[in-house]
Amino acid sequence: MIKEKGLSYTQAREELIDLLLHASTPLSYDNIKNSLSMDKATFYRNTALFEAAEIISSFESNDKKRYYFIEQNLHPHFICTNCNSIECLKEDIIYALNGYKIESITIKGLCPRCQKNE
Amino acid sequence: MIKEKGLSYTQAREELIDLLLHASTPLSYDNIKNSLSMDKATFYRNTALFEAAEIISSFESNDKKRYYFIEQNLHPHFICTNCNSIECLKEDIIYALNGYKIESITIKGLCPRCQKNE
DNA sequence: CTCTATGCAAAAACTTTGCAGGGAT
DNA sequence: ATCCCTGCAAAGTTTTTGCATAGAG
Repeated sequence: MIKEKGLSYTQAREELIDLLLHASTPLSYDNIKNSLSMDKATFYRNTALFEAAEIISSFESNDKKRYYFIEQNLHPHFICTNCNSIECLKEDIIYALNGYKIESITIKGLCPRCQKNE
Repeated sequence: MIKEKGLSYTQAREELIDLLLHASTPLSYDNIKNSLSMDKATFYRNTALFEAAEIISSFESNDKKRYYFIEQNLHPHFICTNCNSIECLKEDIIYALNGYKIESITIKGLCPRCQKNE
C-alpha cells in the first residue's frame, strides 16, 4: 500500500499504517505514543505524508490532530464537548455539495450519555 | 445579551461579542488580534466563557480555534484543505442524530475553486 | 467595598524543523 | 553509493495560568 502511492517502504511507516488501519477511532499522537516505536517527529512527518498521499485524513479536536484511514464510505466523526469522546457515526451522510470535494465531516455536540445527564 | 446569561458586563466582552456578531465567517484570535483592544488572555478567557454560556461555538482549523455566534439555523462550516479558506455553507444540514445534540458541523475538503485547479 | 475581570509575563501543550547519522534501493 | 528517512534536541505556534492591579456592581 505504501509503495502503491510511490512512497518508499520503511518500518516506521508500516507500523503507523498498521496502527491506524486497525484503530476503531481516529488517533492522536498522544493516544498512541506509548505503543509507538518511532519518534514524534517521525510520526508527524509520516502522517503529513500519508495525508498528502490521501491514505489518511485528519481533524482537530482538543488541540490535538487525530488521524484515520480514508475508507470508501465516508462517515462523520462525532466529538462530545462534554466527555471529549470521539465516535464514528454509522450514517453515511455523503451529500454531494455542488462543486465541493468532501474529505471529512466532523460534528461537535453532546453524545447520548452526556445529553441524558444534563 | 451578556447580562441575560448571568455574566457581568465589561467593555472587553462587548467588544468581543460585537466582533463575532458581525463577522461573516468564524474568527480566530490571530484573525482579529490587530483590531482587538484586549489582551489575548482576556480574549481566550472570554471566548471560553461565552462558549460555556452557549453564546458562541467553535471549531479548530489549522491549529487555531475559530469562534462564531450560535444562530438559529445551524449551518456547516467548510474548510478548504488547499487554500485554507473557511466558508459558511448555506444548506441547513440539520439532521437529527438520534440522542445526540449537535452543536457544530465542520466539513473539510476542496472548495470549488481549488477543485477546479486540480 | 467586595469580588470578578484584565494585563502582563511566564508556562504549557502540541507540532515542526535542523542536523547528523542510519537505512532503503 | 546515493538519497531519503529517522532520532534527538531545539524552536515555533497557539492557548492557558499566576499574580497583582483595575473595574463592575
